Amino acid sequence: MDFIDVYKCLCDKQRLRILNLLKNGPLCVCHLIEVLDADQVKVSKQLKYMKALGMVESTREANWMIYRLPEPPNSLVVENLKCLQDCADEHLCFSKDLKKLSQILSRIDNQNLNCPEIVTNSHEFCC
Amino acid sequence: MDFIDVYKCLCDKQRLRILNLLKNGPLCVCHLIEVLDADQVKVSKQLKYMKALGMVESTREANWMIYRLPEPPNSLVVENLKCLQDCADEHLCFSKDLKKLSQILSRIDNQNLNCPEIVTNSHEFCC
DNA sequence: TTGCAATATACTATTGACGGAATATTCTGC
DNA sequence: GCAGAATATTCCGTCAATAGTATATTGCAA
Repeated sequence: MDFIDVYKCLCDKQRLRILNLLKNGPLCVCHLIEVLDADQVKVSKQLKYMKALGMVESTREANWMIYRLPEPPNSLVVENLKCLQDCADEHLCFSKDLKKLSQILSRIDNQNLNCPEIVTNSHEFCC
Repeated sequence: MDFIDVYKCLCDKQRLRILNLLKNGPLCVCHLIEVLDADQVKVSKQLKYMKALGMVESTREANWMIYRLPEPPNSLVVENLKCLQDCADEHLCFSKDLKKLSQILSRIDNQNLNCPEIVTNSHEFCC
């Protein structure tokens, strides 16, 4: 993965928000859509673009596609996502997204809704 | 200056190389062109684009336009330029550029060629 | 004022990314 | 096999960024 590819991925707000959400663990598309409150087709296209850049990976689990950051983590990506978190005060949406995600994930834990097997305990949120 | 604007600037190799060169102090366009071995018009357009994003500033000194990173430095930019330096082994061009620049600047110091008054002693190179 | 050096702009064509709408694919459960 | 859920793809129009070529602007020096 190339510097330029990383920055090409980071230079769009929705992609930044997606990376921010994936930072704590894999997620299926439906969660991303719900947190971002975004159009399914748009998110799917962004994910395809990000995958082409090598910024995310995906695996299928039954009906669901699980997206994750590649292992081992790219240090440039990690550093920039940290910056996002540090600047949370100026850019509220990123922390709001994480809060919303944690609510969704706990709802799943509690009620066992129709959702894929995600290792939800890898999601530790700062807020 | 916005996160997205920063990344929009970073996602092009020539712009990255320009920022890398400006990191140690202001430079006139002719030095950038010489180090990058690039077309004058292209560099001028890139600088205009970067200026519109708020990533560089410029002042005229006689015939020369001096470009610099804005003060105070943007921490996101600083961090990413540091990463560039840390990954010098994988991305040789950035350290090569700095080496080439230091040669040009010392040539000016020694021979007093037709070049603008740049505070060359603010340029401390790692290599 | 003329000429030259340094830099910027205008014009045009091309490419890449994005949005919207419709449709296709893949898997599951019946 | 069929219906439905989750996700992806295709088609098309638009806009932003890039490149190439030509030309304009600015300032200095003679």
